[in-house]
Amino acid sequence: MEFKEAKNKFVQTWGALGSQWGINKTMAQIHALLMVSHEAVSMEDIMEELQISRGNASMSLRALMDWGIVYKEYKAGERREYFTAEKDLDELAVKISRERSKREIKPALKILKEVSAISANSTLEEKHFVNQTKKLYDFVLKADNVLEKITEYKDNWLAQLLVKFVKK
Amino acid sequence: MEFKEAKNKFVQTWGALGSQWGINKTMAQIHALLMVSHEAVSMEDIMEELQISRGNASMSLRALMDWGIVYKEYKAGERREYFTAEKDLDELAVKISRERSKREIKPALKILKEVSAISANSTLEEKHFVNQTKKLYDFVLKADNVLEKITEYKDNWLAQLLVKFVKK
DNA sequence: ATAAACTTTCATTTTTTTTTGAAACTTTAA
DNA sequence: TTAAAGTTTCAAAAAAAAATGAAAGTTTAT
Repeated sequence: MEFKEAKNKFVQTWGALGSQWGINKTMAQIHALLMVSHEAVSMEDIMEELQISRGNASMSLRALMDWGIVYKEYKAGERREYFTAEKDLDELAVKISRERSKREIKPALKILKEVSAISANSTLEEKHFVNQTKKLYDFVLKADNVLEKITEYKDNWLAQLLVKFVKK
Repeated sequence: MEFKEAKNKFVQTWGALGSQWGINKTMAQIHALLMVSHEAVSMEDIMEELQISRGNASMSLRALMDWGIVYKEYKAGERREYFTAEKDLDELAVKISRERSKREIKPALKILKEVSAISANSTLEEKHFVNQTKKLYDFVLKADNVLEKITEYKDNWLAQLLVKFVKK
């Protein structure tokens, strides 16, 4: 396998994976492309390499920047904007965790709290509902806290975590 | 808010969340419904409550059973099949982790290994590619190992993990 | 002030994913 | 065995998500 083929395979795979994880294909592909580029890439080049439209490129880049995992760069004396990806993997994981917590976990917690707060006076069915949703609330809250803690350790949290688990 | 409303809100929310996590809406809704039901539910009832077709119900239930988070139950003297969800949340998390590892992480690792194995003799660009994909391989492998370890502890791994992190 | 170089927006189209429903299949009991 | 009660399958339809591209908007240099 030579370079171009490998690069393409990587970008495609990452794209497919992304769409299973709630990030859309193009976003994941652009991110993949930037991750393995040794220098900043222009929108023009991204469009060219991934064969996507200008609009798509623009919106996907915006979304990636909103996630905080892609940055804009200006080259001295050039009008055109260039893009780079967060390449530090710990940092990347931290940013993705934070963003998903904010977008998905926090709203879910809110709903869980609400629905588990109904007064379950009458039936067994209602009691079970309240019980189960309360448990779920606690569980999700705990999981979210773990994520948050992890993001505080930043550097190399994953290695540390692995060591802890293997030792135990 | 009364029971029916709360239940509906929960099912809808869980459904929406599911689709952000790679499980489709109906699957997540059925799972939610079963989670908060105090007794096994028939396919007929699921169709009725979620207003979905028989085909959809059948396929979604099959998928949930493949994931190992919904079970079939037979009631003595009855032809009809009933369904229950895994209600233990630790167990649920374990099963979901295992399944996602198998379906998504393992195949991704395979590709990463492949593409990082090209001989990067010539350009800086190629060297950067190999370097970055190798790092990614290590990172994903480590993350997958952590998941695996966690699933070995089973009961209450989340609480333990949280304690460790808070203490430190 | 203006025009060139570039980016963003968003209504429309395309693609992908999900759902339907009717036919085929399976199981059980009489 | 057969018919009733139930389940599964899968081609087609519907819905949802993503991508396009042209027009509108910005910015910069002159």
